[in-house]
Amino acid sequence: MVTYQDDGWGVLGDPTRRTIVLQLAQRPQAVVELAAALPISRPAVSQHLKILKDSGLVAEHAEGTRRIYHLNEVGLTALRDQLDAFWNRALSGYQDIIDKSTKETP
Amino acid sequence: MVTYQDDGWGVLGDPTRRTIVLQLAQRPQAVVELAAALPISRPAVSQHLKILKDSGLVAEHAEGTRRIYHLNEVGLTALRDQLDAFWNRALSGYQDIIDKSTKETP
DNA sequence: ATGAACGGTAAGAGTAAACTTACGGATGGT
DNA sequence: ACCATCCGTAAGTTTACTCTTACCGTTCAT
Repeated sequence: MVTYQDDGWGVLGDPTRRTIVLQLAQRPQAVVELAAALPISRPAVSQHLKILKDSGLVAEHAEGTRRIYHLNEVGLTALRDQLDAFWNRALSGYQDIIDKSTKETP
Repeated sequence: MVTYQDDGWGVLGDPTRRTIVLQLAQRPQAVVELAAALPISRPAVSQHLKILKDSGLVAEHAEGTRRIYHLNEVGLTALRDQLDAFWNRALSGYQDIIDKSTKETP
């Protein structure tokens, strides 16, 4: 009863789309490259990319006949903030661990 | 092709389950109470609770005929850590904002 | 100009998730 | 003992997501 458009969770609920995001985190890539790294057809990748683009998580630009997709920082951080808001509410009873993200990545 | 059992995202991908978690964050509640606050039938709530319980996000204990559900801190933080791992990888190109969670909740 | 590579979209099939109603078991009160 | 409340599960329906194949437009090279 709730399309993934309605909330941010659903967009990344699909493991293929998460894989695409992680792929693009390494470097911007064309559709053909993404499809080669995935076990699904190229049109299926295009459909996932459309969803990711519509939700503002990725963007693309043309390079010849290729469309180079890359992450959209604004959309990604916005979604992460949205999820953080959920976690803060969900874990409000356990205040201690909310700040566990003081990870100074050594 | 991926049941929500396979990963943590799917479990909270359903907005009803997120609402249940937020409800339980306020206080432990019986099934009947949760169902009263939701637009779906009581059995549907039971089914969601089963999924949440199987994934370790909630637990319950009996009180007379009632089953009082409450959050499971261990499972919740484990899932949040899992999501954090994704975000760290996805946003690794934007190191600055990864530590934005230095929020000392004023 | 012709052909090839790239990619978006339409149409349709298959599958899984989420809901409902119906039923049965367990506990507690009278 | 009997009835009411609470709740889990089974069965079945509906919805919507994901995928595939097929087709078409665009861009570049020869």
